[in-house]
Amino acid sequence: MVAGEGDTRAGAGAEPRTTMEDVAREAGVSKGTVSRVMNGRNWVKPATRDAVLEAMRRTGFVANATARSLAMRRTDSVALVLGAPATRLFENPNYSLLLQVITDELALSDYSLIFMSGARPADRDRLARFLRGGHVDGVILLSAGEPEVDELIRLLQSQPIPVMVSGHPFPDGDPLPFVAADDVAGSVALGRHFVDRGYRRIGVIASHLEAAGARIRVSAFVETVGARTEPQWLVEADEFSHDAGRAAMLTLHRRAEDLDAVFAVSDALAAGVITAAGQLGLQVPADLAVAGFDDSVIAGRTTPPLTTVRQDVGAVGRELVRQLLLAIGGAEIRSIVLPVELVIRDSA
Amino acid sequence: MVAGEGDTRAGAGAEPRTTMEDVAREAGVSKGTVSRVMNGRNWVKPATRDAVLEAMRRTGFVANATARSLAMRRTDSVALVLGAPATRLFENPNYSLLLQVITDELALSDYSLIFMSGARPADRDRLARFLRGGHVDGVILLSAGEPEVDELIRLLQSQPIPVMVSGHPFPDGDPLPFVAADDVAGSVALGRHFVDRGYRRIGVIASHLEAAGARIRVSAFVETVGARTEPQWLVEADEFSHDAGRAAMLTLHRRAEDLDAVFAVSDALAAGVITAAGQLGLQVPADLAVAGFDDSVIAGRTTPPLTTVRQDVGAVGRELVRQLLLAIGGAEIRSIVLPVELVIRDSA
DNA sequence: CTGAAAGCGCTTACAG
DNA sequence: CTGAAAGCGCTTACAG
Repeated sequence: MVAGEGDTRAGAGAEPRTTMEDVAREAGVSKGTVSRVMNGRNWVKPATRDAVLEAMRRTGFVANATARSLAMRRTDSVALVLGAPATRLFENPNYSLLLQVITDELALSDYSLIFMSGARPADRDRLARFLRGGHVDGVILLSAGEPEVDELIRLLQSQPIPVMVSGHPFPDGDPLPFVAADDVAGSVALGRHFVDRGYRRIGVIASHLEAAGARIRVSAFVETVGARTEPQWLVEADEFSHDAGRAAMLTLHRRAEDLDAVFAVSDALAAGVITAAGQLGLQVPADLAVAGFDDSVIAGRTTPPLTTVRQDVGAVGRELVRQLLLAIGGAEIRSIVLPVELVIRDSA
Repeated sequence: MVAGEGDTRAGAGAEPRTTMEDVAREAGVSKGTVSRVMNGRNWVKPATRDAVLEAMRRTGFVANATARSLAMRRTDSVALVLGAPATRLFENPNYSLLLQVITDELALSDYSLIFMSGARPADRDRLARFLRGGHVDGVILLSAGEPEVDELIRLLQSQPIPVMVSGHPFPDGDPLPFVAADDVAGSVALGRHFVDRGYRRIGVIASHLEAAGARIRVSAFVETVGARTEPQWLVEADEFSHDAGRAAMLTLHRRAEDLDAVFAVSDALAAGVITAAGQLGLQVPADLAVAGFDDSVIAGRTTPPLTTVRQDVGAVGRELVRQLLLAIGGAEIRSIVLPVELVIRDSA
């Protein structure tokens, strides 16, 4: 009823949001006190506390995020930077899941996720300015390990905000902290399984071998099965898709007709291998054993269902967020490698 | 050299970012002048302008986004709300593309995208508080038209920030402005094509019929082909996937052995239909014509390639952003229906 | 326990 | 053309 009323300046139709000032007036206290009941620290006498809460309810007050950020020097938001085009990344259903899990986990701590592309040079320029602009408190980098990501990594290293990388560890040294599933252990387990089953002529179908993740899987597997595979039995598919897997298998079959097993570095590829086997008149696993990697949704849907390596994508997402928030809080940042699980189904 | 130096309070290791104050001092002008050269309005004498720019370069100054937002009462960011779980939405590759396009288009205007889940009740509570908190200037709702989205729509309607809905128009009235491809025209065109080709026993494979989009496609198509289809020749697949399409086709074949054509409401489903046809020993299109919808990447990769309806996903994304930014600027908001194109390949 | 005041880092009339 | 000052809406020592 005092000041600030009757104000009818232009204002593009936006009714003035209720502010802390309003709540304070309603409750008959100072802004400081309203602030104190909001963020719970410092003691406030129960009676005034209730009065303030009641005033907040009546006015439907929600604190302005921007003002809060400015005062507290934190944005309560983190950037999710994609190291590859979304269209490519989300071909792998595990990445959609990861996105979902990260969003949910951040929501639990009332953090927002700002989605950013980082694949192209122009994206990186924007990102650099964005980070300097103080838009976010931390960064999660989602990459499938493609080599162009190196530049992104250098950029992220050269700035002060905490960063957490999702995906495959770095071949040489650890430029940034990461969370990843244990690809080596997974490939070794799968290799042992192949050996145990007595397969002796083993093909390998990979894709994007320039990416650290795929390379690691292949090399760990190949080392494990030793002489049971040969260099020319490795075929690189165009992409991580069913069709690419099918095509690669046909190529592989032309090179070596009598393989008894194939390891594909992703489930989508493996599904394509099974399709190709059908076309070639080969029974899976009797004539040709097939294994994939990821245990994504498709693994359970092929006929026969796929033997594969399960990564706990949920755990990766949660750790990614947990570690990042800890780091934002000032804690030492740590890299984490999560265990994987060999899932034996009927295909191998 | 004057005030503000020697300040060594706790401060968790964060070196103080350079502020407008610093630039002003460097350039020997006031903060106001620095601000004026930054946002280009108002005249500044070229000489002082250059001095300021030089000072900005020397100090590597980038304006703090939060302070800017508070002063200007705008956040330069918009929320992308997903009406369905990311894992489900991104099964359709068109949605990854849409996400990419929206991000890019916003980047051109220096807006950020805040990614939010809106599928579950808890998400909606957060969203409501988020919007009241003034985190964003506008909202884009991505939905595949599932009915649970109604609540989300009510929520979005009852708040003052501009909203733009991607996807299918609303069956009754237009509660919110939207951008969508012309599903009706697409289905009609495809129906006519089937009629022209002389198909007389036409099956339909749909999915998620509770969603407006799918329903619209089916009904427009069915109306167009008239007596050439029958109610029991409509099968609903579990989801928009290759395997679900294959399974649905097998079901359909059991119900009616002598169909000569099938329309599937998405390319993924149609791809599955082709696979099933192979298993049933049917040649496509000689024994069974098959058409899809979306012209997503898979349409060109099937054997034979799919006849389908192309939606310009890029245009949808760009219009979505364009209209939203206009609305944020105060302009009248408009719904937009974008033309589609019948793409005739070999499958039908 | 609580109020008054200063501060977060910008923008923007208002004078000059 | 440019400076000084007030303001954006919060938080947080500092007194009391």
